[in-house]
Amino acid sequence: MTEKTLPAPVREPGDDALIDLAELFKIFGDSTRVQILSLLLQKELCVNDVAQSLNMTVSAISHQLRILKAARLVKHRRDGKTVFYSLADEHVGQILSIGLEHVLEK
Amino acid sequence: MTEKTLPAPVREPGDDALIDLAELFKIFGDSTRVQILSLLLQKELCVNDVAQSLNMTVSAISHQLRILKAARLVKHRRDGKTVFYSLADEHVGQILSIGLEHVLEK
DNA sequence: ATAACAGTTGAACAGTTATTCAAGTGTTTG
DNA sequence: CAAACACTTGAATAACTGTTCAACTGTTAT
Repeated sequence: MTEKTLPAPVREPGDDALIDLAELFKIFGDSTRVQILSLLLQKELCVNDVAQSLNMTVSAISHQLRILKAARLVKHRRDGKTVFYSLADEHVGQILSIGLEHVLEK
Repeated sequence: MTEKTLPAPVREPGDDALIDLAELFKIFGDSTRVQILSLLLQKELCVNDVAQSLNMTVSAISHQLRILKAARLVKHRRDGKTVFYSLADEHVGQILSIGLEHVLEK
């Protein structure tokens, strides 16, 4: 009896999924955004805190947070005048650490 | 003797590591390159095969393969006239699949 | 109401980047 | 050696992107 093996054992992602994937990585492909995500990995922060931590203008950070928000990587909540941002997804940390593993190896 | 405990329980990546990390993700942040890597995930391929699979010119693919090679994500071997490319690292597949997990969810 | 604070937004600029095109290298075949 | 094949490379162009600056929205305090 010929044991029929799986025709496609590795699931091939469709073209559209790969394009979405590239869009996702594009978000991570900027040092400002990666630094922001790395900060938010520790705790939620307001825009001003992030800006000071990275020595950048509030405006620049706000622009980047908008991109991260649109990509559903961060969420925000308002408390009075200040807006706090935090990671939207536990995948963010996973993606960062698997990437770091590659960067730091050898 | 005062046993010095770790000052930061969560290992914070240095700024330089985060910049390298962003550089890595920048490589993945292009649909052509992601598609190439996804193809090479199945088996090694020559430049012409990749170009035909993606309906792109050999030159365009060669340019991208050079970038992937510089990032140590692919390696190449020559057999006669043809050059075969394959993934350089098992991390590549891990990065792609953890990203896909996020893209395909919900 | 007015001022002050915390962020957001849009336009503009500089810098980066992916593809194309043309010319080049290296290898094999006649 | 010449031609053909497989690919690489450099320059050029078009499109995209991150930061800045100025103006704006929203919230709180006086």
